[in-house]
Amino acid sequence: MTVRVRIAPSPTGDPHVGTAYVGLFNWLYAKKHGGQFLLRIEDTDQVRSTPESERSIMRAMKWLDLAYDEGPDIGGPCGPYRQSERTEHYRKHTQLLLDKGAAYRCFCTDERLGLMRERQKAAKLPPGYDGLCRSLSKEESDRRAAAGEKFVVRMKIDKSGKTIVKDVLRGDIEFSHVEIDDQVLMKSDHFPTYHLANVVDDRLMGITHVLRAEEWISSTPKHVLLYEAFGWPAPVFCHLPLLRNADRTKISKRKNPTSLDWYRAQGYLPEALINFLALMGFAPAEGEGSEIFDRAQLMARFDLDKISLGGPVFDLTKLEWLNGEWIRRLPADVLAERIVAWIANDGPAELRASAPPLDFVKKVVPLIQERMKKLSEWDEWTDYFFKESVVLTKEAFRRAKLPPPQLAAVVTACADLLAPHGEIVPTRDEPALRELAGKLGVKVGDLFMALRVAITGKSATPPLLESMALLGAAKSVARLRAAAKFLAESDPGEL
RNA sequence: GGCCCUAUCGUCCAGCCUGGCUCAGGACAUCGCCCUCUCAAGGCGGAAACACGGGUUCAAAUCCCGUUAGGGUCACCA
Repeated sequence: MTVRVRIAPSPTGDPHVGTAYVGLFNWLYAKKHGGQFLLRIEDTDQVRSTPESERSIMRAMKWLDLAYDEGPDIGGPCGPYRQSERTEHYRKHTQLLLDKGAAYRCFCTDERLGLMRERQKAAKLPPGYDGLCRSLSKEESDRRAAAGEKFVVRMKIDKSGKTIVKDVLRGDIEFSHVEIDDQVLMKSDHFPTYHLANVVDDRLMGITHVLRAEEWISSTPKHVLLYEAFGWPAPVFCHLPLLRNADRTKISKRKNPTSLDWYRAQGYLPEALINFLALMGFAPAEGEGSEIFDRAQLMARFDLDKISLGGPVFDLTKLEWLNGEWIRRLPADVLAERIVAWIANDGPAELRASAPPLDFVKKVVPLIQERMKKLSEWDEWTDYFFKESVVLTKEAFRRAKLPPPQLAAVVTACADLLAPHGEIVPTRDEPALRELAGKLGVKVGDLFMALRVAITGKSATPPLLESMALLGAAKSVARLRAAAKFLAESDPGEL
């Protein structure tokens, strides 16, 4: 039997990091076993589903390279892959359940249901449908439906039994039927609920393994009962732990960035996000060595029983580190291309408007590659290359630890030394500047700090001489002169 | 609250199934040192955990029970 798994997001907002997490494990499992990975859009909530959300989900899956074998945009043998286009299947299967007596129409109004819940709450009874419409005769049910009365279809649960859910990671989980509500299967708009659509589609699409989030565990007995009612074998269930906020609640928008679009806009590499998500679930390394893994390595090491069950706290700090690792591992030219593409597609508007040319980015990349943790840091590391002049502050010069008049003299001396050259040559000019520091009686570090601030406006930058070389001798010298002027006009007592 | 799931350093993960080799290993973060024109990167080192209580056993992080804690779920949302 070939493995068929799926990811079934509902298109009701930004593409969620949890979708990527569950998607990754499904993808790994499918590919490891030579099976298929499908994307099914669960848009049965007519109020909240949007086409934009669906598009952004598919775009995010492509960004992460979690390629699906079948899906709404590429089709496949079990289509359509959008539940809103499969209503005939659900209608037919609901009728089947009705005919078998495994489900019944419920004509209760929202008002009555609301009242019922209030009373249950007041009486401290477990909430759930009270079963009023269970006893309706077939004749009455048919008559009222035919008369156009609004109804939903509910699952008829035999309250005396119990159902065992077999979970790959947790073993048998037992649920007594008294805890299982007569779940709505078909809403009054004749769209199915998740429970029905999910079971029918998984069956019709030949899904063999359901790897989904842990939050589904408590509704799984309903699904198992549905498979039984239809007379179908149930797929293998495997519930994945939920990603958590720092306070250990289920990961949420308010407490964590959850949108995959945000990660892309921040300049995280898809390779790094995937690597990170994998690390949240299992340990590919068996304890030793590197934690950097590409797709092929993950696939080779992945297995369902290696998934750890504790809900992992989503730790952005570690993701940043991993992203830096991946950035450093990229060939310099590739990084340059990624940066240019990121600016063009995801960069802030101002940056897009004055996007640097690829060949210049390629020259800058060697200076920043090991410093950069995210592509979005491009601008803060390199802005001084693109400005006509740099903003100088006394605050920035303070790290050179010399009074302004002396600083001015040092900067001027450096400018004089470099001015005759048409270009800056680090191997020649750096030793010359060191020697100059000795002659002037200042520390080498202080001299370079003074230059650094004069050239870039800040005290933490990529390598100085290389930066000046790229900037060009003329601009460099001009900035030194400007700095000397600024310093000469500063309060002489200022440290 | 009922039901269900989970429980090793601040965080992620290993060890647990097949008890002893573990006064528990790796990674991120953190602290210190080295390297160094800054910032990084890199190297070296430090601090840091088996939730608690009972069993079982010659021996338990590892097996069993309970407690506690955290989480999920109880919709005509998925």
